[in-house]
Amino acid sequence: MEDGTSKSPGYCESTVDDDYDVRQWDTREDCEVRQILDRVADKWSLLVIALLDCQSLRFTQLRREIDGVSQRMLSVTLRHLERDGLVSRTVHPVVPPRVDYALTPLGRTLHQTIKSLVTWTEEHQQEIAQARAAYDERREMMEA
Amino acid sequence: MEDGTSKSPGYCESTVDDDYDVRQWDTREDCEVRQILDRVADKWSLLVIALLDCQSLRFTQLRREIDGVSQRMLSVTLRHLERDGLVSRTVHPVVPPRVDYALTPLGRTLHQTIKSLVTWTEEHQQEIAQARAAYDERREMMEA
DNA sequence: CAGGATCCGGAGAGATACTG
DNA sequence: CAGTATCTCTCCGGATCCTG
Repeated sequence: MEDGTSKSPGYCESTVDDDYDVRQWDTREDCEVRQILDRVADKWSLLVIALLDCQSLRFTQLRREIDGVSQRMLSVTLRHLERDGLVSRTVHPVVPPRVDYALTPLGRTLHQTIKSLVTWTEEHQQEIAQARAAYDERREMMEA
Repeated sequence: MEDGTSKSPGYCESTVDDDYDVRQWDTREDCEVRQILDRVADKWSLLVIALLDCQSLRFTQLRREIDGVSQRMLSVTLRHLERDGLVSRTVHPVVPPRVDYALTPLGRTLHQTIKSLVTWTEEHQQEIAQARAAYDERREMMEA
């Protein structure tokens, strides 16, 4: 792959020159990090990972818990997560069929981060709601 | 939070009953948290926030740094972030016009989390690439 | 330089029907 | 139950043109 060579630690200056390289990591569209970020930051992926804490869930359970997800999108999302090695899929050879989804060890390391994102959202939803209201009000003032 | 190793805190059972409430937070589609999560976990928002560390950047700088973003999407994304009180927009009344974007205090608290998401991605891209390769190979075996 | 307004094509998402 | 397959259609996002 590519070498993520040493990124200079002193990246933290404010309002740099136009030519200065403000990038702190590889931001190229086709780079590995961006690809993974897009997958990981996906709307449904996020919810699935957040929900599959240490519990394992069945397809229908997931579907029921994640309000608004279509069966197709859940299916697609789970396959992506499985491919990325974040979620394991266990088929029980019984009838009726039973499939359990759970986080892999790798997925569990990501879960921490995802969870803190959810936590952040919960903790700051008031502030954001206020900011939105303020913004909208300001805009309405402009109109008139 | 919880650590991945000792799994026993209250809500943490595997393969719960069908009727058991596995939700750990409000997952309704129209709830505040979901709304914010969708916004915050947005592809471009993530990159903007990650890039606007402690530095402030101009529109064109952002556009140049974030490979692949169209001017429209950057504009839309910035307006959303501004509305949510995560990014501040400073217009300098000079000619040619100059507008600086920076994280607000609120945005800076989110930046920590976003950054750890990026860091996670950087640290685990090898594993994910391997998982993908393994998955694809397995699938090819099935085909034949 | 910063970004609003418009048009438009294609991927993503929903609905439905079918299978192991 | 746990999906796949197909078809349709919406709307996201890119390209382009234009203004303050």
